[in-house]
Amino acid sequence: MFSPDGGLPAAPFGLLPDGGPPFPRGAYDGAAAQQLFFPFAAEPDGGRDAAAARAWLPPAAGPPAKAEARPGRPCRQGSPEARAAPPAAPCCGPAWAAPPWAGPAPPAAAAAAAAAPFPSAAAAAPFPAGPGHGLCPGTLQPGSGGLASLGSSGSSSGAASEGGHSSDSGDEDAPTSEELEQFAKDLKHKRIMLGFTQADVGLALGTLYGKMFSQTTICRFEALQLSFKNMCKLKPLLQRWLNEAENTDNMQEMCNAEQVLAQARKRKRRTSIETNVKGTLESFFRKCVKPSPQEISQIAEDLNLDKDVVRVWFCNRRQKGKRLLLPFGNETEGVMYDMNQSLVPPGLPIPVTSQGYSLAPSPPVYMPPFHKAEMFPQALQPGLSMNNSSH
DNA sequence: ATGCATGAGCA
DNA sequence: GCTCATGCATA
Repeated sequence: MFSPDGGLPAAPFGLLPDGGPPFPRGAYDGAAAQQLFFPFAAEPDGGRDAAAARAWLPPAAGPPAKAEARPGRPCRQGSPEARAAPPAAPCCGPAWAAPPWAGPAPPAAAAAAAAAPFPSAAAAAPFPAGPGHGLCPGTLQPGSGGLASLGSSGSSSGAASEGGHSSDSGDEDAPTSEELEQFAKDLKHKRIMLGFTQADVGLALGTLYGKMFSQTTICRFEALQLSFKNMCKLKPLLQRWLNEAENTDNMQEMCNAEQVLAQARKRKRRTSIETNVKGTLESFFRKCVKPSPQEISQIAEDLNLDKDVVRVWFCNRRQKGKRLLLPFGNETEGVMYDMNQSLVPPGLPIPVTSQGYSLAPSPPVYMPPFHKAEMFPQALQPGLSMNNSSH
């Protein structure tokens, strides 16, 4: 019947064909009970969300100054003077501007944005927090946010501190998704005009505000691939950078790449999962976005993958799923993906992310309950090329 | 630009 | 063990 790898039922990625409500109700604030067809045991994952605000990176620890060739880049390597911006609390917990998919959002805000290096944020939980996506069978998660965890936060950590303001104005306070989107475009455009690379910007943030970011993060910001909360947090910094960049000629200093701090820490070699294997994983994911440890082990065994690789793959896949359903982009407005619901609203336009990833794959495939055996067909082709080996 | 990995914070 | 933020490494 259904073999994961074999003809992949191009089902919505990660979307469970559950007959549930087709639409994402407003951000799913409520309980999105999720019915799953999977045999997997439901894992009551508490919907928690972690605010994973991490500690500020030490000024010195930065990405290896890997500069890309850039035409006329205004800045050059300079002295490694360190920036001394004191680490500040990460900001923001702005609320959504009340996009259709999101519930009403309180304008919270970090007004300080522009002022302090790190605007403090509002801890307000704008969104229905909800991480815990109930994924597998039977999990009921109240408040699952389809969005990338926006409101989730809950936490402590870096996230916000407090705040909440009420402003409406826009930018610094509680940017709306439109504003963020516009800003991202602006940033990209101006950055390019000014001759900076994404890496330069990330570096400059470190120089200017003490918190360095990688090219990846800047890239994702511009592509609106970060969670709303994350976008809000970074926006003030980038906004400031942009202002500086536009009005300063000393940008060089901002771009001083620190000496490559060799992050000597050995990082596991990146595993390269073969396409077909990836397809199989996708199939499993469609059936269950959050397999239990046992299931992970089983999958790993069947695919000849390391259990951790499989676990991480699922984690990343879930994260990607959320990211992909970004609210940004009016095009996808209203279309939200909720890990709990895992379904694509029928009839809605196929959401396509900036990466062109189509969220609405194919006709929903009904997945009847099946036995574990069906879940793990033996015909799994173990194909994997782990460059990794040791290390 | 994006896939896989790491780590903090949390439950 | 998960989410989330973030980054190295790579396509």
